[in-house]
Amino acid sequence: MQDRRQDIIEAGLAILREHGYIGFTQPRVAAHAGLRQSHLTYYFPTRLELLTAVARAAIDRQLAALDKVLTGAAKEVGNGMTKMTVQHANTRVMMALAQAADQELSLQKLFRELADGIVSRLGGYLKSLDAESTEEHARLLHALAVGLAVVDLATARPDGAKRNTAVLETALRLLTGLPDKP
Amino acid sequence: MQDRRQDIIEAGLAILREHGYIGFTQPRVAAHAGLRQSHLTYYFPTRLELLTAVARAAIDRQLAALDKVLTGAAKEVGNGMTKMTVQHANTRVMMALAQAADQELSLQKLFRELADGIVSRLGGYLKSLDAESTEEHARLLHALAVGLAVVDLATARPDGAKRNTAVLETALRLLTGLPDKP
DNA sequence: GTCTATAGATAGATAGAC
DNA sequence: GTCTATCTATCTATAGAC
Repeated sequence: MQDRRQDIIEAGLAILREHGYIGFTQPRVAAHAGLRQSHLTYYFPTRLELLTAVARAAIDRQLAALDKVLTGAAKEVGNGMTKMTVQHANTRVMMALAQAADQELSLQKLFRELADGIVSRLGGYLKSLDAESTEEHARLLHALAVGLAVVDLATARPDGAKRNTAVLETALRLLTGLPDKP
Repeated sequence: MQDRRQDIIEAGLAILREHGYIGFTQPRVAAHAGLRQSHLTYYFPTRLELLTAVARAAIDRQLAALDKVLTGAAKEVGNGMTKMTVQHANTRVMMALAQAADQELSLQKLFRELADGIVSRLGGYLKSLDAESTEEHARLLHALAVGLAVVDLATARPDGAKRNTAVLETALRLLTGLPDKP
């Protein structure tokens, strides 16, 4: 059984990844899912309902991706975080959620879930490295990753990954009390 | 003499501040400037030309605002930076620039100017506090401020300013080698 | 229940009036 | 040079066909 609703949500995610929030239109999503816009509205009567469903899927995946990075080899965590900050497709989706949250109260609630989930996970990670870890440290790391991602998206520098790695390593060193340094 | 071009740019900034990038349409900007869309296109034939002019103005003002914050009383710098991260109108403009840069190469170039200008200023500020200050430190502070602003916009927490202040103070303490702490 | 034709609103750009 | 009527494309939503 082909779940059309799921297909549409996948299509919505694909559009956000490629074109960002401004490209998120019903005709485009419908075309990507292989149906007409007037058919899409049968499954999602309004644009907001579609956007909400897509946002929920995006949040689930973002948290799952972060879990995967943080449970990997300790040495690879910084590397994994860098990768998340330079995947422009992912950044486009996250920026779309942020903008949508700025406009729609219902999506703002979803975005808070996302932010809280990320901070909670980062806090747990920091605690596993360093006993003295406050919530400010986790929020710092979260905001830093967000900022790095946004700036990298907008500047698109060829050495973006290298730059972000350098900053993230500096931050992790400062946050954990200056451990490993070549 | 009323400079219509300047009026239009001001209107464009106002629209970005209130509605963000998605609200940036020629009819809306024209209405805000008190003229018709078809008249606006006389001064700015295409949407991109209008957006470019508005972006340049936004960048100039952002850098000027940062200069004002960084040249103020040393004790007030953290406070001033917090304010910049919780002014949603300002964040909407910056996010609009980031998205536009992601789509248009010409705007990407402008965004790099902005980012470089900010990092340069923050580097100078850090150097005035702490001799040992690398470019990574300045980029860290920049990305952190960007991330804090985006997250605050999307979550709109009542205690957003307090939260951002706590994180920024933590970061400044770590970056400058743990000085003033109550 | 599934799907489509169509309406109504708004976007961006151009030819041309004054 | 300044300004506007108008065209075309695209968006969201609804009524209704199968």
